[in-house]
Amino acid sequence: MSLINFISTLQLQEITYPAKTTLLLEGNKAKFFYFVKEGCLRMWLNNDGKDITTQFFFEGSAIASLASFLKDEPSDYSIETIEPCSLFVMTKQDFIILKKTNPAFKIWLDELILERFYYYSKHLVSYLRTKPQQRYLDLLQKHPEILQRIPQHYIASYLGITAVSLSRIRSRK
Amino acid sequence: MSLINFISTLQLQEITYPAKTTLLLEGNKAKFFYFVKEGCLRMWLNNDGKDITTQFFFEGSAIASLASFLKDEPSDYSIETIEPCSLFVMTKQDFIILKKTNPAFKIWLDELILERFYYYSKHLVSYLRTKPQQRYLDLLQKHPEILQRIPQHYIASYLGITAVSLSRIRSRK
DNA sequence: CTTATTTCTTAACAATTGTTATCTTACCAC
DNA sequence: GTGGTAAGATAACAATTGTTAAGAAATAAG
Repeated sequence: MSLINFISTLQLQEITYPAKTTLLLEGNKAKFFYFVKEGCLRMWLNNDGKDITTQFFFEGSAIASLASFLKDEPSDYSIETIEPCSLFVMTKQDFIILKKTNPAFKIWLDELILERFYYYSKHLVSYLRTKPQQRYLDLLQKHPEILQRIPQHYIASYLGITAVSLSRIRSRK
Repeated sequence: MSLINFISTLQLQEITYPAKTTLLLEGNKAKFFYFVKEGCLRMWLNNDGKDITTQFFFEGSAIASLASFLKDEPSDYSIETIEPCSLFVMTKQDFIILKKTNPAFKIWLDELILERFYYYSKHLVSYLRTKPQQRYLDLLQKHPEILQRIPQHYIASYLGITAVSLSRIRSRK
């Protein structure tokens, strides 16, 4: 069952947030699990005052600080809307109940963790395998929507470089 | 229950391998799940003839190409002993049966996937957060055993740099 | 012990990125 | 519209890394 179909069976509350709204701040425990109906968001963390974006989320994806949510620990990451967003919101209580009582949800959750695991694995390998310039070109080819919808300095930190360096790479091409 | 205690209840076959033995070659499907009794191993992948080490494994840890094992797909990684190793070996058949019939094993496996997920997440963030020199110093502080037991060129590729650059970083300190 | 292989270091140069700063452009709020 | 903020481009210089090569040191094999 697709995520969207599954979500629709849960009758979750839908909430709209303006752009640049923080949904979870680094250091706090995650209380909500979100599903993106419309808009895009980013997960990021603070590093000596500079923020580093670790992941982007678009329509159709689930977003939460999984580690914080599953272990009930303070989150290493913040979650913030980039564009105005329309999200389905699941409370932690609902999440815990669903996980225990709904086998389909448990299967879906296990799959999500595994997928996120693959995602990090692939992303990590791209760092070991390629240089920033190649990572940019790969991103351009595989996810052009990111380049079009997301401000460049977020993309730069996602690629592991400065905004200045990304601008240079773009002009070199 | 600790991994070691749990393993001992399974009565797995113990096999000894010499150093530099390949247990799984990139492109093949993982058929075995290993538990390290003695020695150390590495997971690596080929990149245009150069090999990139992605993870080290020591006594007490479980090692397998999880993605390949769980999805029955060709592995993106190779697994190789670094030192002579004494390993407990679980066949895929045993694995599948245990996963279905032994709740404790399923719980342990879910935990392993989650831990591996955390590991990749942390490792990835260290790439976004720090430069090679700092990553080396962090590794030196957190896992000095790696620096002592593992050849430097493996560590270099694990840190995302060349062996030459690692040697330079070490001499700078 | 001797030889061969592997591992590690060092050097020189090219290429890339980081840093700082300035400037232009785009966008939002009033 | 106007002012203010954010985003992006560019330049100059410093610092780091990659590449190639050569040699020393350590390890393994016979």
